[in-house]
Amino acid sequence: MVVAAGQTTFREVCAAHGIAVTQQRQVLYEVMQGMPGHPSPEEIYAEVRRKIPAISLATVYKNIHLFVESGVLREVSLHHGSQRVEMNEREHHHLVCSRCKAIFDIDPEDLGASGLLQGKTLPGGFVAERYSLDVIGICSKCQEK
Amino acid sequence: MVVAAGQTTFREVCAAHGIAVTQQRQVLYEVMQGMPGHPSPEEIYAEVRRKIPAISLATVYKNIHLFVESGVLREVSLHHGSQRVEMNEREHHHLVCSRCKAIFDIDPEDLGASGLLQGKTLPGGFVAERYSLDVIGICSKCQEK
DNA sequence: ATTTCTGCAAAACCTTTGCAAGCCG
DNA sequence: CGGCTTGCAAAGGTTTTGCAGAAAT
Repeated sequence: MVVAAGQTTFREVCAAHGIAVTQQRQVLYEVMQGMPGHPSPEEIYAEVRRKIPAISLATVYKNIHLFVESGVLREVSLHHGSQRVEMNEREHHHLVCSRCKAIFDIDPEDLGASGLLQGKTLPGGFVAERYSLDVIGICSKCQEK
Repeated sequence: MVVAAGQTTFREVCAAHGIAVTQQRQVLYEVMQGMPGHPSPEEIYAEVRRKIPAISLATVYKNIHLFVESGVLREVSLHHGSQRVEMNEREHHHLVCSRCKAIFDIDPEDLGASGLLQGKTLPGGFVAERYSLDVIGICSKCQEK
């Protein structure tokens, strides 16, 4: 019954987004549903291979892109292409454009996010050093296009 | 007087972190202070080359690492090494370990961050789709070491 | 004098692309 | 069938590494 429910959902997802149903996509989708964390393409590949040994890594990448564009998956981090650093000492947050990957700084007050996390105890013995709030959206330049 | 102030600060920074002062590091530091955004290593390299044409990209990378470890620079995103995706539909945030890069999910209520950004108008005509709050720190496993 | 750093070149990733063969609708 | 998808192999981009010579303390 779990399998039947999963299949139905996946065909619905494909129909809703106008993408074709293939063996590979179906298995990819099911495998990812069983991976609760934040897997990398390689980790997904390794898992999918257990069901489709002949699948190619390129196919995994192509379909991850497709799923992200369709909204089936979300990217945990948007700027994985290359490292970005900053010297800005002032506390601030980021507006990140999901199209062009541009990053704009924004003050906490402009977000209504001042004083966040002060004196919070975190689960699992995690010790916080700082936090970073990214607002993901579309910048004005990309909206024009 | 700007130059003198910069040199003093940089020597102080090096002394404070116990790292050696070199030509390359000094110029790197000054150049980055003049780059307000979120530059990539390549962008920093291009800029530094204008002052030290013979500098190597490897040196830029090595010193960016050193500066990040020393706290002179901050990484804008911690998981740029490889893409990470998630299927988790539930609204949640992330605890990210700066040592081992592990990511843990956490509920907004556990952070006191529910209802953030609701009905906010952002500057520059930026249209928000979603937001992502990363708490950066050290996980319990890495604390043990 | 010793330790650390630099520059070079090669290697090690991670991701994308082009293309012929195959599958979906 | 016609178009989209797959697998392969090659290429592209980013980052790391090993090492000999140079610089720093």
